[in-house]
This record gives sequence, C-alpha cells and structure tokens, in this order.
Amino acid sequence: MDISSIVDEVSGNQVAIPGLEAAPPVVQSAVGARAFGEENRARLLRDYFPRGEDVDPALAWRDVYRLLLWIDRTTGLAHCYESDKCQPGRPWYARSLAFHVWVAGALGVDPGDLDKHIDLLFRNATADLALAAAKNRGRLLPAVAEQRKPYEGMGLPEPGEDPELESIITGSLEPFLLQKPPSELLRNLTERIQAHVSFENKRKNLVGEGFEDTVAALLRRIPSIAERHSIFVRPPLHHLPGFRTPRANSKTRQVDLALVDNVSTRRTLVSCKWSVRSDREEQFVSDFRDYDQLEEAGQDFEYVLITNEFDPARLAAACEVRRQNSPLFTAVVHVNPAGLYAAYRGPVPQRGRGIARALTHIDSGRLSGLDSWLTELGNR
DNA sequence: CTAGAACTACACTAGTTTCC
DNA sequence: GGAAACTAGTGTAGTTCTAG
Repeated sequence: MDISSIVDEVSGNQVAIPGLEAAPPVVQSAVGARAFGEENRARLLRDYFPRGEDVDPALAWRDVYRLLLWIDRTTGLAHCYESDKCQPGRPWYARSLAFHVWVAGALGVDPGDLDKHIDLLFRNATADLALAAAKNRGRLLPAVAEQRKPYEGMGLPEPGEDPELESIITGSLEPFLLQKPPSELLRNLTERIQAHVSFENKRKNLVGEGFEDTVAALLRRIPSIAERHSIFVRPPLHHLPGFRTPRANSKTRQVDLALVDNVSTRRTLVSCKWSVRSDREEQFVSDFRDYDQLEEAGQDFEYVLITNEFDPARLAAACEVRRQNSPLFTAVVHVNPAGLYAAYRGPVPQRGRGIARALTHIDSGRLSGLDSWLTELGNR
C-alpha cells in the first residue's frame, strides 16, 4: 500500500514530505557526573534550539516530539502506550501503527526513518552517560581487584557473567558456529546486551523533568509569551506572588511549571505529565488542595495539565475531574490532539466508550492542543 | 456469554537531591 | 563521600465493566 495515502488521510493539515528534513546529528560532548541532571538537560536544550530563533506556537509540538518522543523497541514504532498492550495483534498495535505513520508525516520524514529524528534528549544524554560510565569503570577497577583478592582461585563468577543469556546465544547460533566462542568474548557480548537493555530503563528518569524543561524552553522562545510572563520551572510555591511560605514543619510545595503575567499578575500553575496513571489522578486533586491552601492573596489561579497521554479514558477523566463545583483543570492540553485522532480513528475503525468520550472533549475544545494553548497565551 | 476495555493497585528501576 | 529520601514514569497482574 502507498504510505502517503494513509498519511494524507490521517495527518490533517500537516503536509507530509518524506525525506525532506535531514536527521539532526547526535553529538557527544564533555559532561559532568549527572548526565540526566538539570544542568546537562539545560545544555542539551540550548544546543537543540537554534540560537536567537523564535518558536512558532503552532509548531512547538514538533520540538516536543523531536526531543522526547521515542521508539518502542519491542514494536519498532513510536511510543504512544504501554508496550504490553502494543504488541502485534493487540488493539494498541493498530493505533501505534497509525500514530507512527501520522507523526512521521507530520514531521515530514519517512516512517522508516522516524527513529533518527526523535528522542534527541535521551539519545544525547545517554551518550553522555556512557562517557561518564566509561570514565568511572576504570576508576573502580583497582577496588574490584582488591575486593576479589581474598577469594582468588575459588572460581567465583566474573561480574557481568550471565550463563543463561550465554546459553541462549550459543544455543541459537550453534548450527553456524565452528567452535564455542571464547568465554571472554561471550561475557563481553552479554554485558553489552545487558547494557543495551538497561539503557531503556533509564528513560523514565529523563522524561519527567525533561518534559517540564522542554515546555519551559518553548515558552521562553515564544516572544508574545515570554515578554509578558515570568516563567518558573519547579519553583517552590512561595516564590510565586500571592503564595505564602508553608508553616515551619510542613514541606515546601513545588509545582512543575508556573507562569506569572507581569501585567495582570495572573498566575498559571502547570502540571506537566508525559503520561498519567489512574493512581496519580488522585494526586492532581490533593496537589491542588495544597496549592489552594497556600494561596493568601485571595485571588484565583489557573491550573493547567499538559500531557502526552494517549489512553482515552485517562484523558477524559482529566477533563472531567472536578473540585467543589468547577473543573479542577482550567485547561487540559495534549501535545497534539491530531495524534490522538490518528491513533483512535486510523485506517481501522475503533470502538470503545473511552475513545468516544475523549473525542467529545477534543471536539468541544475542552481537551486542547499545545498549539492553541500557546497561541491563546500569547494573545492575552 | 465473552472478549476486550477500563480500572485499580502495587512493584520496579534508576535517576537526583539532601543530609550527615 | 555515601546513605537515605524522594521522584519520575513504566510494568504488570488481577478485577470489574461493557459492547456486541
């Protein structure tokens, strides 16, 4: 089937021009001990954005996906949902396919090349991490020798040894092997495989605050917003006007992101969550209650959720959750609802009550996109 | 009635930050 | 310098609900 026809169908107003954009290089550079730390993330973001260039609110979502979206290794497709539910044959595989094709088209790249154009933050950070790890390994070698010394000659396993994995490798390759590979080589191979797998587990440590940093970086590069607002990343609440310091023995409260309008002093507290779990929906309400209790100016403040969640039920729940007699969130913002459309509608008809609920919220504007939220913010 | 969707709850990994 | 505390998002399993 011709891919471009699907792209046209599901990508809405985004024009797909496969191969148009050159893949940005993954660069390695010197870094301190914390590859995923705030400082290194800030540096990676500075490197990513062209110096002195403004961000177009309508296209900001592209930067979010280029920086943060990743390929699920088990399916080879852009990640939009838990990997177990995305396995071939299961319902979310169809949605992942549709989303993958949509996002490639919307970014103007070939679906087969998408991996080279996204996940820049993590790929650069892990390159830095690998560098730091290589440095550390050599440093610890003398200590390792010292620790193992008393047990010399007892045939203790070497670090990194994984007999089961080794037997899988040798077992499946046996018909093609003239001889058993040297154990040194096998251990090296298993270590590399383990490192490869464990890299993926580190992603969650970057996505959380990395998403907050990315949104802040975008806000700062949109002149109509930046000129009018003070932008705070993970500020203690009492650093914002109109919020008091917590009592001596209670913890200081932080919020993911905050915007304060310099003219009207309107305050917007933002919760940035790449994805949402139902057991953390509770947290939205209790967070808000805490914020509300620290408010001392007697003024309303906005509470906004920015997310890339794809589960329709969770999105609908976020749109519908209430406190007292009004919606909890002033706005619920998805990185790009067109991606949701692509996944839910796709070439294969979708069923399910959650999807219908989520689509209602998109159509009504209750669930908005980063583009319209940023544009509206700039036009105030 | 049944398969799949939705929900719930907890486990897990691996990072940063804080405190001594 | 290192342990403990904290935080993030994801994995996963069991249960309940619901559309066809």
